[in-house]
Amino acid sequence: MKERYNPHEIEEKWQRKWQETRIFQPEPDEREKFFITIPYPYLNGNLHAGHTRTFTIGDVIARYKRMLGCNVLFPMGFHATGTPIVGLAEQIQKKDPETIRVYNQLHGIPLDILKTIQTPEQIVEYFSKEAEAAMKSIGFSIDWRRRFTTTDPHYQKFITWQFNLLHAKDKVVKGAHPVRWCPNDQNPVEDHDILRGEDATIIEYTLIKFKLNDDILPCATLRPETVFGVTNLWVNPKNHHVRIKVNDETWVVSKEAYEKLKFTDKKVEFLEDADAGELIGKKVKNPVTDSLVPILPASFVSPANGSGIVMSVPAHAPYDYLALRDLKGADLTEYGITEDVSTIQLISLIKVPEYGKYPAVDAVNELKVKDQNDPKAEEATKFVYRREFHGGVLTETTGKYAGMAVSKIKDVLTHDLISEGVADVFYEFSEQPVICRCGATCVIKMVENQWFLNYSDPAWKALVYKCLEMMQIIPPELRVDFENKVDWLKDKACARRKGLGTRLPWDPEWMIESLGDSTIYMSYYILAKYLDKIKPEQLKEDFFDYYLLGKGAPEAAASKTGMDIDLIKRTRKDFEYWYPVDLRSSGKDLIPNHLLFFLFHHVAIFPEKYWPRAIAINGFVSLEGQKMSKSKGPLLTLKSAVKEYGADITRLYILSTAEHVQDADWRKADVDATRKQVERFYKIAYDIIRSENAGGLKLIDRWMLSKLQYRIQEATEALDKIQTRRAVQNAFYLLMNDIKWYERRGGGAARRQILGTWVRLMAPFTPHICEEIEEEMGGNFISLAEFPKADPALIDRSAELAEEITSNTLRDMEEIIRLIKIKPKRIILYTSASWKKMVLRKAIKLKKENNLDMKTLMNALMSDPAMRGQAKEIPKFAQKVITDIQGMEPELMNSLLEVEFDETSALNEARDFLSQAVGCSIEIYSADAPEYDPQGKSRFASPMRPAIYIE
RNA sequence: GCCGGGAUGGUAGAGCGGCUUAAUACGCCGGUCUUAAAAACCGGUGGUUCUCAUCCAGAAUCACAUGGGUUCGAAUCCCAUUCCCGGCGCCA
Repeated sequence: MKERYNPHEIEEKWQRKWQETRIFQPEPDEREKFFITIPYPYLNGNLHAGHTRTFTIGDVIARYKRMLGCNVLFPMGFHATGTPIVGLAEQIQKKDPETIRVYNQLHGIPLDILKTIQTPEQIVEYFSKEAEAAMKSIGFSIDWRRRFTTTDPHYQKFITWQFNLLHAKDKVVKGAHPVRWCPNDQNPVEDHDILRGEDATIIEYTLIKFKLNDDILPCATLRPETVFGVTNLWVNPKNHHVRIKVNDETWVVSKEAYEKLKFTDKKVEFLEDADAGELIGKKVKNPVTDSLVPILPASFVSPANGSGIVMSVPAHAPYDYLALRDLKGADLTEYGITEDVSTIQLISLIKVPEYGKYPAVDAVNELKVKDQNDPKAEEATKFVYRREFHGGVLTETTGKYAGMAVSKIKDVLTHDLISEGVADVFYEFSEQPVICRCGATCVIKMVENQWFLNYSDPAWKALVYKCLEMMQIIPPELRVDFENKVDWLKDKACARRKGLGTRLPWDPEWMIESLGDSTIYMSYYILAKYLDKIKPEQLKEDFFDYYLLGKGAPEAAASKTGMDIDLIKRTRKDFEYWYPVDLRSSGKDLIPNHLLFFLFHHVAIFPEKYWPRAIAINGFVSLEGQKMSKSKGPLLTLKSAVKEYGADITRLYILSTAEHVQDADWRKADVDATRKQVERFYKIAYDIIRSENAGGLKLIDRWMLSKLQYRIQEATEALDKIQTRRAVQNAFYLLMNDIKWYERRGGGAARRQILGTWVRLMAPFTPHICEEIEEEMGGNFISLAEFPKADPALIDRSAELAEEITSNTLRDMEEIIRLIKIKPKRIILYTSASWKKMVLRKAIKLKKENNLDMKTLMNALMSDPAMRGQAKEIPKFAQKVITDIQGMEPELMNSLLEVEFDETSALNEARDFLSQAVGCSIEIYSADAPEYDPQGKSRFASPMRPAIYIE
């Protein structure tokens, strides 16, 4: 150990030693095992501060558990399947300037190297090496023998087995799903392909088929229940309509709707143009109620929305009511309408507490909306919609649906109407238009014959709920989140046409989507260290069935695969030892996707005893308040952070700056402060190791040891809950403050003991510097040492009280000196008279009995003959004590009550220190019998607060 | 729009019914040390009003997004509003 702290030198030294001695390469043994995994990183860039946080938290837990005596398996792999790496390769090949800039400047790749990573394979190779080096440089205790990449042939066999199994269990089914589609590029568009409308989501409308003779007039709605209240349809006479063939039916829709329908899964054929005039005035049949309603003209109907034909529910839709009102007195004879439309009777179908029978009418009146072109109509619509959705209940008008909540009806009703053949589903963007980078307007296209993981299956979900119930979710508040997300999860398309990955074994035109192939790979780590002895083609179904499920006989698997039978048996034994995953620790972005799929696949494939035990979540990392971005910057790579600060400082900072799901902000000024603190830690250790160990334990040593126990307790509790910030606060910063006081007070005898414990307490967070110090103290690998346990026997409440009174007294003396602005020659301290202590104790007792008031206290005191002597002074003091106690910590109360504590001797023990601190001599007397008290100050002394007289 | 999370001092961030005029850290101010600087160490660090000044100043009052409420008592619980952040999927 050198005098000056050189992080890089120390860190390289210990990383080398760890590697040479293979202390992080566990094998099954008799100890309790702990299997921790972190989602492997995706290899389209270098590891950044976000990874640093997630992985460091994992490493701290791995190291902590190891020090608690667990056999810890902490493996790591790399994720390469999917499209982004392929996309990146294309960009690099094209020499796209933005890509070159981002990867050169943000990811720190030298230009000459960037030129050599042109293909997806080269990219994977390069970034996996960089990532491994980065993770080693920050000191993660990973077992690198188990490393793999998801594009490895061995891994593909594993995925093949998994998907065959899911297919056999009917977990993978065929279906169709809507995607954002660019008709010009003939391709689905991803977020970064979109020029405008990036926030648009796909909304599912219900299309209700009104009948006009043989034609169908479909009306798109988000509120299919309102079909029961339709009084008419709306058509905008200005719009261009067409008559088209949709499957076997003839539809009339707006021209724009026809364009959109072409991309759905329906067969669409143009027949002829249709004039709005030929529609208006006709009567159509409501397919749900069978009533006949007229088609009327309205200007608010947009051809781009839905089908361009709108059903009118004036009782519940302000626009409809307004449009109807606007027609009052209008001459509609040109459409052949002679009746007075204002006599049309509104039909109410929802009862809602805030409104009367016709909510739309109430809302229009309330907001004083003029007509259908008034912007306030939009607002009224929102109000009605929100209130009806949340508090509305369907009335008798809706027949068998009466009594149902509006918020629950949509799915049920849509489903019923579709099965009756009177409705359909129609997808629409939430925002329009959505423009592709090529300039074309995007549409929604149904991708057909798509493979899905049918996560919506209630039976499957039930197992996941059960699994969640048995799991620990950290922090616990997120449990609800997980449950909600499981509830909302729909079927997920699990195959696609392009990208890296494994082909669907039974339909090889499709590539297995990259989130689907990352669900049970934790089990693959156990096998991964044996792969050098196995050829990919040997990894047949029989092998995986035995290895992962214990199915079949190892002999059969051996003869089928040609693998060594002992090896087969061993892999299964290893699996049985290590599985399940004890903790999966991850960033919060993976909750609604990966972590959910992780659970779904585990419950589908493994028996209950192999289901995951715990998930821990952490937040993101920003840079100086700015959100990090891999593709736009700013970006801080793990490599550059370690290069600048060293591993331990980087680790300590990222762990201590935020807790759990909170986002951490990386701020240079704060990292610099952390650096100083770590340097100080090093210096304190260096000095202590070189100092003499003086004499027996004094009061201050006992105080320090006592404090230490609290810090251990807190840090342990925090680590058990994966609260790294709290753990670091206690194990490092607060303890450092204690030690500063201890040193200032001239503590010595416990120094080595304290340091020995401190180093072990800090080892999970800053392992390198701790190894270095431990080595200097003559210890072995601290990474394998035992984590400190709080020893209740070392908790010394009288020492704590002694320090409390010492520091109180010092602070008071300094305060007075400052106030009177003289240089003191002599200070006399008077500790409290003993009767005051008795008053205080009595008061505390009463307080604990919840019985503290002036009268009770006085009665109790005056009944004691010993108190009679002070009868005059007691009431005033008792009054003060009562108020003081209100704000007293229960801990201190207990100590004052239970601990025999002599203030005079405590202050005497601290006298040299106090006298040095104020720069003059100090005398200490008890107020019971002061030898010198010229101004009678001793009567001001109260317990824990000596009186002070300064000359 | 819907769902979830949040809003605390100059900053980050604890606290989540009475210890809170608000932990801890950073920043800032003052001091010790030093030839000097840095480092280190020590101390201070919301507003207003009144009283007082060698007893640790005292008291009142307003401050934890805004406005209401519950309570003997609210940063903490409830309601409403405003603003921020994330998710709303085929993207890892």
